[in-house]
Amino acid sequence: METSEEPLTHRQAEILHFIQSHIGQLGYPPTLREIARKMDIRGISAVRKHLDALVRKGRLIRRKGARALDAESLFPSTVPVPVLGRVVAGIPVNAAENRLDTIAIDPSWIPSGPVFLLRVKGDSMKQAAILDGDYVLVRAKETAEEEEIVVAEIDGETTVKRLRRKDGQFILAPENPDYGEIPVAEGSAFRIVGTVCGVFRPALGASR
Amino acid sequence: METSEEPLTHRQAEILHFIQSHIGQLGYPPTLREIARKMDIRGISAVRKHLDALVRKGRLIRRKGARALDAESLFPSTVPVPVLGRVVAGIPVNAAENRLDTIAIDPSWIPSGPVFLLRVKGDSMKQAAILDGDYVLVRAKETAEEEEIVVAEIDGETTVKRLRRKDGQFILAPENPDYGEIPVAEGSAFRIVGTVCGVFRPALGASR
DNA sequence: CGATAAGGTGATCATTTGTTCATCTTCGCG
DNA sequence: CGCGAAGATGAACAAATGATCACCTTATCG
Repeated sequence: METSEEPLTHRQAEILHFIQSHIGQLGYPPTLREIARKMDIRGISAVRKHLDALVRKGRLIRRKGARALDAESLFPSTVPVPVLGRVVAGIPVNAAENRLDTIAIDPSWIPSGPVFLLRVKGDSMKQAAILDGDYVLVRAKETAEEEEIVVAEIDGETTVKRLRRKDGQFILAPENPDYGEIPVAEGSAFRIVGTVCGVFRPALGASR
Repeated sequence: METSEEPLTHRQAEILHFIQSHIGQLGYPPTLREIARKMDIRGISAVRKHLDALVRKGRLIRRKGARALDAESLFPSTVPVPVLGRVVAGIPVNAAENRLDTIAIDPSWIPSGPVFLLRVKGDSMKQAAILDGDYVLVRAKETAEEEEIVVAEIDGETTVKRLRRKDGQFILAPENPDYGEIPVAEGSAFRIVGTVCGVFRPALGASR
């Protein structure tokens, strides 16, 4: 599902790089004349043609107005992921008002599709190397495979557990002998919120 | 060492927020008139005063030219952290050439001082919830306290272990009964590279 | 009461900025 | 050879943009 990467000429790559580095250093894109200056181009229309080519090749977005160049949003250097709440307490995942915070995460660490972060409370998943206070990266979806670690809502409570089948019915299994399995009874209000696809523990040790 | 946070008025905060969100959505800052439109201000000079106030309070950088606003570089939304190598193999930490990759990490997840990421090989720290393939966030420093999880170099090998004192000498203790302690002998080449202050496991489960 | 700061209106003006058009060179390709 | 693409030059021009000035309102503070 990748965008076809049309190859850039050497000059186009140079100009795109200058635009990106200008944004990175100053916080806003350069004007056509600023590009011309740095590229040792006397005329401004040559720059325009290069920008047109970059737009045509999908590497740049141009809008009306001065400095209206966008080279970042095509290939975001970071993805803002919402922190939706703490597990255990019931979380209305779709309610944007419940958003506690937003954390920037590198795109290479994020799977495709809608994701969010949850703060884990308790150590029921200790054996799976998920500790109290960890952030879990959750891919939001309504289904899951057996043996996957899921975020599920059961009887108004939301927990992180491993989804398992036992004696013909689903159970939510902790990864800690001190905790008991949670059977998914027939009549119970049960819903899979998503699958855990990442674990982040940013504050190991004491001092910050 | 924090910059003194001069408080913003409600209106100034609104305008700063609009500028930031404009940059986030379109990739470049708005013009004075675009700000005026969104804020329901008829004149442009009122906007200018607000920008002057934001600059004075250190929340914005302005330069000459259209859209020359920089609201990002004051408070970076992301910190590039180098991935320096895999543990176990000897890692010349100071050699920038050894940089495998760079990952963007949210500043709220990063302690002060120089940090880098290492990819963990093996499961000798399993009980400490650090698994094979995890990235550990390491604060580079030459000293550590007892009971801290450290990255240390001993006899040319680099490992992640818990620093402990036993029988009057330091040992590098694994968190897995299948592995043995590593005594730090008197004559051995031993060096603390840093302390582990974060664990990241981005690829839990199968599909990416 | 007067001073001051925050917020706003309205208009003028020089500059900057992007657009457009004509013309040129070089290079590879059929 | 002719053709087109990439790259560049130069100039004219309309629109957009920020700077600046004068003046207004509403609070707050001493």
